[in-house]
Amino acid sequence: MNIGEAAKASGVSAKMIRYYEATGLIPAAGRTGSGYRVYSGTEVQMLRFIRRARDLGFPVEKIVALLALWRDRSRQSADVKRLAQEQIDGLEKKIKEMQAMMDTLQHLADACCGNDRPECPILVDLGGGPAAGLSKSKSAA
Amino acid sequence: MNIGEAAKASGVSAKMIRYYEATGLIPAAGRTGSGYRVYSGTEVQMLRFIRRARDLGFPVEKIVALLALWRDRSRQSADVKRLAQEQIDGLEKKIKEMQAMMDTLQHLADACCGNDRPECPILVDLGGGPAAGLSKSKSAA
DNA sequence: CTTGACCTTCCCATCATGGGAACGCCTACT
DNA sequence: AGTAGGCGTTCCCATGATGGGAAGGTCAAG
Repeated sequence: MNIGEAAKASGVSAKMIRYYEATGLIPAAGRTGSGYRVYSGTEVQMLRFIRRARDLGFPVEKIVALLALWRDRSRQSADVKRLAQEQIDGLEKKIKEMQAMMDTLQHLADACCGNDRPECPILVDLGGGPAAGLSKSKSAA
Repeated sequence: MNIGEAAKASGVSAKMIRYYEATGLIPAAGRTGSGYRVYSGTEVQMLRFIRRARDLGFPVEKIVALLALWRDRSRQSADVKRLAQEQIDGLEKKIKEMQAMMDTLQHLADACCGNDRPECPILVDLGGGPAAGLSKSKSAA
């Protein structure tokens, strides 16, 4: 199987397959006499694993560990679960951050008339915001 | 005011101030005879605007537009509101994506014993997952 | 034997940010 | 006045995962 076929079968682009190989996430594929990479079903399965893990937001660095556990038949499921929980915690943190941004923005947008007048609470917030303190306290030049 | 002081006063690192100048987000600062950048209160205010907008997740590209509206005294608040709404929509989309990832992961993690045994539904999902179809259908070599 | 689709490597860009080197400047203290 | 160390400058590199594209080799079908 060529890299293009492996890409279609795995859902990972040929570009990324080469990248994963270059960075050591996957072992170097075999080559034909003319230099073409060759893939077997096993390797496609590994690529699909990677793809799925990426879809769940795992960074490649963590996928290294996941792949190691996947291959290790004497693994302990606790190790897998811990990695998953770390990922869940990281996602939750980012979601909360973004939710806070969104809430603030929604609040500001709700207060903005959104008409042809220049007055805008959004710009007021951005410009003079909550962290003022540079106007008269110190010499500003 | 030197760049270091402007950085402290605005919450934007000196590194980023130079970057914003290089990319044209902010106009080039004045210079002393020896080449040091000089900042006034007005410029610090602009930097704080940028900082605040970044904290709300706006990409620098959008901040260009926000700054333009901020400076434009004949702006229409509808334009500001539209930018904010786009940002809200983008955040909402990303939050939903991450929430979906998190839900899936939580589901899998809940099903994993997390003990010293190798069996693990998380790895089963990643490895054989929902998109099977390479086992017997086509010649895999 | 040609054509077109595929492969190879290499370089560049993203987006915002930090690290660090090499070197110059400014201030305060001795 | 000299010097130390703290700050400034520019330039290069790295991140993380991905895509784009150029230049050139290969393969299979007509």
